[in-house]
Amino acid sequence: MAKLSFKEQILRVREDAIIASVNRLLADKGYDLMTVDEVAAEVGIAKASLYKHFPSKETLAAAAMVRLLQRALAFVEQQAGLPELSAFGKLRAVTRWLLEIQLAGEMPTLPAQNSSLRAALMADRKYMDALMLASDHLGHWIVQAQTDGDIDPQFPPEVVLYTVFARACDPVPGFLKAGEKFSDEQIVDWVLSICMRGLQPAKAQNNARPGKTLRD
Amino acid sequence: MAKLSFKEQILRVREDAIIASVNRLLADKGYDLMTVDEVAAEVGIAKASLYKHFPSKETLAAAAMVRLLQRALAFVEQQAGLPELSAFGKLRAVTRWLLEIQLAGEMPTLPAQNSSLRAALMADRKYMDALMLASDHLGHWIVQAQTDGDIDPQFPPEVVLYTVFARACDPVPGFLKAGEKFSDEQIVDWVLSICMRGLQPAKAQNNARPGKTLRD
DNA sequence: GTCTATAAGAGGATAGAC
DNA sequence: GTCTATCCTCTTATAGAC
Repeated sequence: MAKLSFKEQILRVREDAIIASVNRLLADKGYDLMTVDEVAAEVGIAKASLYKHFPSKETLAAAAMVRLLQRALAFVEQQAGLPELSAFGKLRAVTRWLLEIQLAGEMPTLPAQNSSLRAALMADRKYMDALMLASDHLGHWIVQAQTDGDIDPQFPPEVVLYTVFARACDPVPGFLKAGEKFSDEQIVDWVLSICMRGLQPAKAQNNARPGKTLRD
Repeated sequence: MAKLSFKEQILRVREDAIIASVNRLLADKGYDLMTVDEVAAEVGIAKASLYKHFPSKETLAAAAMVRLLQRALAFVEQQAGLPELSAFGKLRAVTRWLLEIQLAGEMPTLPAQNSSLRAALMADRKYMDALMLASDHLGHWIVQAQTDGDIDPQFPPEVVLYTVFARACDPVPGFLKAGEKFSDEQIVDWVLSICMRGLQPAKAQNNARPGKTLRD
């Protein structure tokens, strides 16, 4: 029994290494340009061995997405445990997290069109569960922020949610980083500022809510 | 002479048809998933014939991008001829145009990572010329809008320019359209509103320009 | 310039020995 | 589970007849 558990540990470590490589390559080149040969080479094992762990390129990508979503969910739930932070502040923190992950080159990106891949993801329990949980949190914060007067109530929560999610694949940070004129922190601040400001009510941006002061 | 010109016309019409198909397919599936076979099939000619017109898949994509950029430049220059419209209004019009083109499925998209493809584009005079001209116009409007108090001067013009450009590949409109809950006009209005509002100064959003008082 | 047919090669996936 | 060697499909690109 101990031997089995040990083997399982080794297996787990190796698969973590694989997923990390896939994550990096997905962030770097995207799904279509990432080849299984590259993954195998980077991990340092033969391609056939790789296929013993993950039966297809799609499951490989799905595993990376699951890992990302679980990281995201962990962050979201951490924010949920901060009662002194406003709903808007939590949304801002999550948006910032997405931008930081992306700018750090850790954001795996999948083609929006590949429906076969999307089907594989939708069939993955762990992926969908994490996605649902995270979306639920964000959805509640959005509604709360709207009643707080921090987000314009004219926008359907769906629109706000997608706007936040879209920061994960916003090309602006990458362009600015490629220009080598600004620091990563500066870039994140600007893009985050533009994004959040766009969601706020038009006429009464900095009005304090009854009790809470000094946000932003 | 007349015969040659006639032949040239036919050639031109055929190549326009090819580029239109490429444009549609690029908008639909993206560069990597678009195959030359598909293009040939959609145009209704053999693949070998296609290669007589365009020597590679890359030049095919480049031609579609040139066409798009020239359409964009035409729109930009049309806006430039409207003296009664503010610089901010022109930027808004261009941003709206990008969103409409994208939502209409006419926005060809290239992978941001494929450097070989990017090199081919950078080597194309017509592409670069149109890009430069359009960027110049937008750049001037951005600076003007900042002195007008319509765009927050804390943002470098570069940041504003990329934020506008990025609407061309914003995934939010597509997500909302897929939900089938909102009209295209409604979607464009929301996304445009969020984008432009994000660029405006934080504290004095709806102040008319001529005499700006209102807090700061 | 258009076609049919095919080369050339990349890349996902597998066979079978160890 | 790991390896080497291979299969097979898809895709870009070209040859050569008309």
